[in-house]
Amino acid sequence: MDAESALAHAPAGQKDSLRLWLRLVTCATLIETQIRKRLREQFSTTLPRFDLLAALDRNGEGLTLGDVSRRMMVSNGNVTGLAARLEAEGLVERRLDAGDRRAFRLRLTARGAREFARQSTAHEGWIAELLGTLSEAERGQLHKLLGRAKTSIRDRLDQA
Amino acid sequence: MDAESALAHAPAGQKDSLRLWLRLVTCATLIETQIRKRLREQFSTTLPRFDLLAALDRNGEGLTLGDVSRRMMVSNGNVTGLAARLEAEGLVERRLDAGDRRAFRLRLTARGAREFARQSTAHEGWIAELLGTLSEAERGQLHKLLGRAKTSIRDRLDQA
DNA sequence: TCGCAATGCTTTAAGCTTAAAACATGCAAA
DNA sequence: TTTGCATGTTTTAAGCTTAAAGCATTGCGA
Repeated sequence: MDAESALAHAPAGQKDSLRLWLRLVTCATLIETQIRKRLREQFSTTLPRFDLLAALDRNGEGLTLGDVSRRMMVSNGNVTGLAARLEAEGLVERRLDAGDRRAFRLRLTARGAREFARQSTAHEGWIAELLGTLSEAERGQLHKLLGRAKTSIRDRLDQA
Repeated sequence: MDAESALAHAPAGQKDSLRLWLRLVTCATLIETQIRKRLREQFSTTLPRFDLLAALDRNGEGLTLGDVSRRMMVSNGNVTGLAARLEAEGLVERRLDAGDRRAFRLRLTARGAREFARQSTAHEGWIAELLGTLSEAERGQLHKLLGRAKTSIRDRLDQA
């Protein structure tokens, strides 16, 4: 993406932030596009499906649709459809929540867990391949700086 | 996003990269979600529309649909539909390319240029607001490291 | 000049995503 | 207990996005 030449008419002080943002998006898009492509080609699946399985894998007790929605930072309605597709494929099961009659509890099936284990291993390798070209020190610094960015953006948003 | 606790079964050496990736996505998503929300609320528009206008704004001579597709890193068919909607709204015009009868040349209309100028000014302010909580030094370093990441990911992909 | 691959664009089918509206259940205060 | 707000989920309409297939034009090598 050469969107980085996108600085049109910005007052001097703002240009830095804009440039940084464009570069951040470029990196994220480059990696994400690859991941989507490989999930499709090697596992006939999609990134949102993978992300939902990942959320459930980390929570063996199951999650409500609302839990998933918050973790994935997507809308409720989105999760409804995603979960329906995964249920139809037999990777996920919904059972009524014991304590709350409004809620469903989503869980990996045995097949879902097996399938996710395969995908997850490959996924880790892909990320390591794509980011492994950076030195360990660079990765560490990037991680630290992005951590700061993350909290300071969150603070800014909460404050509004 | 607490996807950052998503480290399941990774061999030790790969965990760093995975953690870094998850944090990168979190930052990008936090900002992007805000931008989409504000574009919708304040300008009744969407991020892809904004991005297309931005590409044209930087290229007064106009761009073919293929040019736009490459710059935005999206598929051809995507741009076809996006351009059609923007043309219907009178923000963009398509004229036949002088030299190549297969191609169209896309250009901002006067109204499109005015509209984009308004949106663009606001957009720059939003980004500065969200990233302005970092110090100038931090932004500089982040920019530098992401630059390295960008080229090294590109290299890795080209090499395949 | 013929053939043919490359390039530019569109269409299609499928899936993802959202906001908003709707409905049920839970829960707490009056 | 009744009222009413919060929470959990689904539905709908609209738009975004892609891969794949298809059509037209270009341009090059035989």
